[in-house]
Amino acid sequence: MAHLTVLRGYADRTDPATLPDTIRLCHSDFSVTVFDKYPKSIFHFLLLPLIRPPYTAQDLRDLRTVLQLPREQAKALLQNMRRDALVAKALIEEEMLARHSFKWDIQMGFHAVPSLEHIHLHIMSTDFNGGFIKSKKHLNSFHPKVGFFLHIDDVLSWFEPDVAPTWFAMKSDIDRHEYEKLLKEDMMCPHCDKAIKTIPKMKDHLRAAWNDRVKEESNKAARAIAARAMARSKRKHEEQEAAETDGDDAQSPPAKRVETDSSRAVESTQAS
DNA sequence: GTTCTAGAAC
DNA sequence: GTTCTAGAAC
Repeated sequence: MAHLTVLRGYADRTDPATLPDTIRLCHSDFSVTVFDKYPKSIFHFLLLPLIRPPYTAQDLRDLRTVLQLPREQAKALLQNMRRDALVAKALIEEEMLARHSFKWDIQMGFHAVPSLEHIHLHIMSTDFNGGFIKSKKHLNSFHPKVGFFLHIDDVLSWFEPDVAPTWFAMKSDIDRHEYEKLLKEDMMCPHCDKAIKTIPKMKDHLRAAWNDRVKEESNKAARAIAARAMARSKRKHEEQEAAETDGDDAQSPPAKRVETDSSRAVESTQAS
């Protein structure tokens, strides 16, 4: 069962900078962000708070233990995780532009019932084309609307006094069994809500949706290039006309006259 | 017959 | 978390 604590090994490094680039995306004094070993989307990372005072390894075991901490400590930890996640998100967006020339949505959140020890915030693009969705459980656990994936902003909202559910309610109440039921619900496409029965069909559907998106973005880019070229040539034409009208008032536009004359000449030659 | 899931084992 | 595989589903 040692592999279920692999994340803790990353989080208790004295210096996370020593983790190789194949494992680590980025880090701060507070956290380290690592590649998910089995990515469920094209971009999929885990942000881990480092084991540093005032937090112990046990405090950071999972979201449930974090919510048992004194309210302000728990809130600060989650806020810091969110802050560092936004840095990682910006890096991912840079990479999206470099590799695909467009950006798409990134979701950040926790599994309500995690399988690996040490609290980890998933930071993932929402294409679900990472190659490692192999079961209904996988899809439902990351689906943005099923309820098992707890978005970081929703979790932070539990700390606000007039938003339900409140932190006090949630603290005692992350009910493992209720959440696990969600993983067994019928699968729905995260993009279009279509019900899809089997994993192979879901994977085909998600792949097609991604290919459509890539095509759409490439068309959009082509249209933008064409529109810019059109605007440029229009501007050039207008500049030319302006130069012709106020530049030489004495002469008529020379180009036009020559053109007209020569075409008339051609016409007359052809006519006779 | 093949495809696919779901639960046990790791 | 994944892998493996028996037997359900098609």
